[in-house]
Amino acid sequence: MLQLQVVREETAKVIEGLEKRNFKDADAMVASVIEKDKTKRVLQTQLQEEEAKLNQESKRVGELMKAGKQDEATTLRNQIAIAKETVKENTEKLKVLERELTELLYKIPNVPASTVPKGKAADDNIYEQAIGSIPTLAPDAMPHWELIKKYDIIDFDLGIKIAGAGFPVYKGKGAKLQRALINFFLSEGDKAGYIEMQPPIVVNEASGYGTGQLPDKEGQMYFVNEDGLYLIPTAEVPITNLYRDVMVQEDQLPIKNMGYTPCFRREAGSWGAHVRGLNRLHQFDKVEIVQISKPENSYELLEEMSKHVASLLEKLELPYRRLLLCGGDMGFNSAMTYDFEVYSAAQQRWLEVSSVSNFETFQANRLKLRYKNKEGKTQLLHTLNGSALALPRIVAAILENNQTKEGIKIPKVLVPWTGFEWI
RNA sequence: GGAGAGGUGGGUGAGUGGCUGAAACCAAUAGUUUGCUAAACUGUCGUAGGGGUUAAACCUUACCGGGGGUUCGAAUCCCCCCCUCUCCGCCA
Repeated sequence: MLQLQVVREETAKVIEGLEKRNFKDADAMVASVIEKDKTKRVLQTQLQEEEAKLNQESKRVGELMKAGKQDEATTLRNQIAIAKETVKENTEKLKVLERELTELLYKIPNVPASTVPKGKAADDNIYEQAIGSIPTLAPDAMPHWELIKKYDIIDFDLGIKIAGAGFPVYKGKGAKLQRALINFFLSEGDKAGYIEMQPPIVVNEASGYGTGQLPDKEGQMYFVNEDGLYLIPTAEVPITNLYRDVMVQEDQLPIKNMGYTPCFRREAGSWGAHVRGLNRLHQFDKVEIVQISKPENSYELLEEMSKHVASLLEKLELPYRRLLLCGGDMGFNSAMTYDFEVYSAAQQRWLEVSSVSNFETFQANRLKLRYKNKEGKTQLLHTLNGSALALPRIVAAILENNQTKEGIKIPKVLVPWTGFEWI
């Protein structure tokens, strides 16, 4: 959620930023926030004066009683009773205004960083030079959904039987490959200084609001009605929420956490032609990296995280490219996002495997995640996160790109973790 | 699932109707002393708002888990809810 103060004081900049992400009615939306805020403040000032008077008079009643002036005290008490009615009414009005104001703010996405390009959709993203060589496959090369059948390593039908579409069962070497990737990613993260966390994979409502999945993406999360819990769509949610309502000591910054979790996504309405096999699932595994930083160096850390992701892809010997998302393609909460895509040679498609974002204070504002700076002033921190990495599409690319007549060759870095070189 | 205890500032923790936005201690911070480090001493120090100021000063409101209520006045009394802990039961 944007800070009200920022909307109020840097209105033009906010509108300009929102237009960059093609947010419709940016102008009107911001205008209504400002107007409502103004109305609220007028009422608030008035109410506070009334309350101040009331407080004084109450004190006076006590003094009069102590002095034994019962009659005066009673008269004053009756006066107070009348004034209280107005205060009560205005308190109600103020509450309504505050609620409306928050609801408006919830609907406004983050303001993109100045370097984020304007744009509507994927075409307007800035694609950087691809790194790594795209393999030339034999004419009879198979897409991964055929390979997994041929080698019997992932079974979609079994998943359908016990859960439903989008819940694959990994078998034998398929399961071991999953475990190897998770271990590899965690071990690399560890070397890069990230503290591993194993959080719950369900979260409460407050956590959903904290990182901004709620109310924006209500229908995209699985919900356990009985207990009011959401299955996490990403480890970002529990890990970032570890720091909800926290006042961080300055010398602990930046905080670097990571976690492996399964991720659950309903993907309501997004099932289509391009989602065969592992391309889109309801449940998948991911290692997520999270950083919490002082405002002044969050963009440095974004680059650092991006480099970490790139190094993983290079070690896995997968051809990839980085892109800077344009305003229109960025997530609701983000101020700047890099996506990483891997080339999956049999599908001849680029697949998104990581998204690294700086949220600036957008999440911290809701989370009340702050620190005291050197001047002793309390300040919101910046939150960042990135996938490092999401497994299924990595698996798809490894299977497709490394297929040979002899079988599928496992990337060298993974062999210590898989215990085998070929599938 | 049953019974009990409890939720107070960055932390520990005192506080049962007005003198309490809250003792004390710790942490933090500024300074004094000491050759350095350490220690000691002194000062400052909750959060979010509103008004006000060039900026301060200053004035003011709300907040002691959340929501209602009683009262002229509530951290303190009453009701509901949430959460945590302990014991019993069940159990990986």
